[in-house]
Amino acid sequence: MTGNTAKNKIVPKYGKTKAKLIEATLDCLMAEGAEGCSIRKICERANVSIGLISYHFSSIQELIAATYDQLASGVLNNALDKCEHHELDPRRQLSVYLEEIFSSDVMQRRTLKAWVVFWGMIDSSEAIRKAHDETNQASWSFLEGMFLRLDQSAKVKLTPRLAAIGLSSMVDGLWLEKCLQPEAFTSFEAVRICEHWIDSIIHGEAG
Amino acid sequence: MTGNTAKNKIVPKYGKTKAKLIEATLDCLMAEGAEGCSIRKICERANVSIGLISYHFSSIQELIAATYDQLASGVLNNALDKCEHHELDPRRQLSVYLEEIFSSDVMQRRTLKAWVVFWGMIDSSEAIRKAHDETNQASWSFLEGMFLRLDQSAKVKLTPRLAAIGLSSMVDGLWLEKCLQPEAFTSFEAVRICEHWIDSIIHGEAG
DNA sequence: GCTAAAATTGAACGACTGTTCAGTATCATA
DNA sequence: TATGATACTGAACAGTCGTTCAATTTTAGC
Repeated sequence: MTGNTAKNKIVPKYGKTKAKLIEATLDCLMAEGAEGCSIRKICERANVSIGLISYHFSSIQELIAATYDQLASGVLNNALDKCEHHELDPRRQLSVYLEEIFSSDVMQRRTLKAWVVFWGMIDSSEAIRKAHDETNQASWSFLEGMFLRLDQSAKVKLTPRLAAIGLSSMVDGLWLEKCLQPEAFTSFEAVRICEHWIDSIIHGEAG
Repeated sequence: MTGNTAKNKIVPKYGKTKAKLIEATLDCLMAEGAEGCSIRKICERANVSIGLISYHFSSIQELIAATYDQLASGVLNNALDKCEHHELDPRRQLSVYLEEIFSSDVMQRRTLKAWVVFWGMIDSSEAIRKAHDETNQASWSFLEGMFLRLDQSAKVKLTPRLAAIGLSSMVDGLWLEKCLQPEAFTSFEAVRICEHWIDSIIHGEAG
C-alpha cells in the first residue's frame, strides 16, 4: 500500500468537468427543485454548452444520480468526521452528531428541495436507490455501534439496531418538518427531543 | 343548528367533476410522481378533455393543491376516527393510532411519490403550504392532548408539546424510510420503536 | 319545446423538454 | 509542426408541457 490508505476521500471520484456539472446540478436542484433541473439550466449555470452533458453522462438521470451520490456521502462523511475527531465517549459523540445536523446548513429548505427530487426518482433510477440504501446503511451502522458501546441496562427492551433506526428516523422526521415549517419548533428543541430518545435507551425505562 | 352539526365531513368540499379530477390527479401522482402529473395524463385518466381542468381550476398547481388538501385531511381524519371510536385510555388509543398508520396502505412507496411532489411544491404554492401547516398542526394538537392526558411523572423532562412533535417526527421518519427501503425494518419493529418513545415519556427516565 | 346558462370539447399556440450529431477547438504525442 | 484523440459547441429535431378559446353539448327554468 502506498500513502493513500483507507478512506478513499483523496481520490476524486469525478473529473474536473463532471465535477463542475454535478455542482451546477446541485445548485439548480437547491434553487428551484425539479423544475429548475433541466439540461439547459444546468449548462447555463455551469457555463458550458447544451451538448456537454450528453457527452459526459448517458442521460440527465445519471447526472442527477451522481449528484445524489456526491451529496449523500458528503453529508454522512462530514458528520462522521466531526464525531471521530473528538475523542469523546459515545454519549458525547452523539450530542456532537446532533448539534452538527441540526445547526448546519443541511437544515435548510433549499436542501430539502434537492432531496425531494432524489426521493421522487428512487424507483425510476437504480443508481439513486443504490446510493440511498448504502448511505443509509452506513448511517445506521454508525449509530448502532454507538448504542452498542453505551452502557445499556438490562431493563432496556430495544436492541441497538432498533435504537439506531429510531434515532435516525427521528432526526429525519424532525429535519423534514423543520424544513417544511421552520417556525414550528427550534433547533434547540429538536436536539432536546433526540437526546431524550438517547437517554431513554441508555437508562432504560421503568415498567 | 340542524342535523348536520360539528364535523363538516358530510358536506362535500368539491363538486362531482372537481372530485373526479382530484381523484385522477391523485392516481397519476401515485403512479408516476411528478412526471405523471401533466394535464393530459390527468384528463386521460379522468376521461375528460384537456380544456376541462382550466375551466374548473385556475392552474394545475391549484388542482394539485386541492389534491393535497383532500389527501392530507383524509389521512388525518381516518386516523382520528379510528382512535375516537374506541373508548380506550390514551395509551391504548396511541397504540391504535400507530397500528393504523404502519399497517394501512398509507405505508406504500406509491403514497410517498405523491407526498414528494407536494413537498417539492411547498414554497412555490401558498395553498399547499397552508394545507400542510394546518394538517400538521391538527396532528400535533391531537398527540399533545394525548400526552397531556397521560399520567406523567414529575421526573419527565419533556413537555407534552415536545413529546408530540417527537412522536410525530418519529412516525414521519419511519414512514419515509420504510417507503424508500421497505425491507430495512418491519412494520412491527416500527410500532415497537414508537411505543418505546411513548413509554419513555410516560414513565420518565432515571438520571 | 324553447331558451339562456353552465359545462365540456379539442384544435391550436408558443414555450419548453432531452437528445443527437456534424462541426470546431484543444491537447498530448510523435 | 503535423496528427490523431479527446473535449466541447450549438443548431436542429421530435415531443411534451400548460393555457386559451371558439364551437359544441348538456342542463335547468319557464
